[in-house]
Amino acid sequence: MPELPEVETMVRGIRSHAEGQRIAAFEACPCSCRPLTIRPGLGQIATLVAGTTIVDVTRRAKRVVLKLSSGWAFVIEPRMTGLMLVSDPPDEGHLRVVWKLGTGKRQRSLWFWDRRGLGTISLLNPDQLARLFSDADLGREALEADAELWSRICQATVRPIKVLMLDQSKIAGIGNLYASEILHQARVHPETPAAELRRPQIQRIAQATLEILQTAIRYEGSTLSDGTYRNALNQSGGYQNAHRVYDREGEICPSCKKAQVIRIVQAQRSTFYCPKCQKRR
DNA sequence: ATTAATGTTCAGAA
DNA sequence: TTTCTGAACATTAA
Repeated sequence: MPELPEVETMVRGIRSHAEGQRIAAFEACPCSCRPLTIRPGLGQIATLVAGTTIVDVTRRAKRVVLKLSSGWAFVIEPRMTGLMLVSDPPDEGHLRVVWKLGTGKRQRSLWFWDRRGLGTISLLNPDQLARLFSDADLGREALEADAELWSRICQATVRPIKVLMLDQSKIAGIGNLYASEILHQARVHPETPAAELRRPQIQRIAQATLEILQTAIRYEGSTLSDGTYRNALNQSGGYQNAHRVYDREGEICPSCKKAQVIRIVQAQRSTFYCPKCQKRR
């Protein structure tokens, strides 16, 4: 689940807890899970970061970034089920790694918990870190994309707009859930070839992206029915109650109050939309 | 009891 | 070059 709003919520939830803290240790948790992808190896990272300080907690797309006093940085990708926690986890069995922070009497910990274990943790050198924040691999942050940029990107491809929105190299931060919600608010059919979109539709997509993501951040993200996503204090998000189409197949569209929400599959992912509010063209 | 589905990313193939 | 497919893993629902 963690898309931009959920990762932003993680960052805000751990910031005051981690910023300015010295890293006393970086260790694997004693869980029986298969090992997580950690680059370079966990032991090597532990040596490299011991004694450095976390100077900045920030976000790039769907990744959490812990900048260190050495100029290096941890980059945490929660992927499907990863969480950054500052207190009790949903369960002990899926705790993966711990940062032991502080000195002397003032000790505290920061954890990465991941049920499915698809998440990754990397330690980047300053060059790699600069690349992460450039446009080399990831596109512009979704919250900084204006209609001009959307227009340029849409013109360049015949892929359906919903599929394009998930391409992190074009616009970064939108995931499967928010793509459906954004297109519903923008009244754009998810299967419309991107290059066929006209100016008013593109402007509505740009505007809806900002509104939906900002509102979702205010609600601290979406906790779906499986309950996996939690904030840094292991509390549920609140935006799931505001979803208008996502995971609401068969329900009456809350906008037109007439048509039923439809589920289709695009690029092997579920898309939800209202056939009355979101016409092709 | 199998099969499908679930958010994300990436390698490799078309 | 761009676009598509399947795999990584754990868990739940049908």
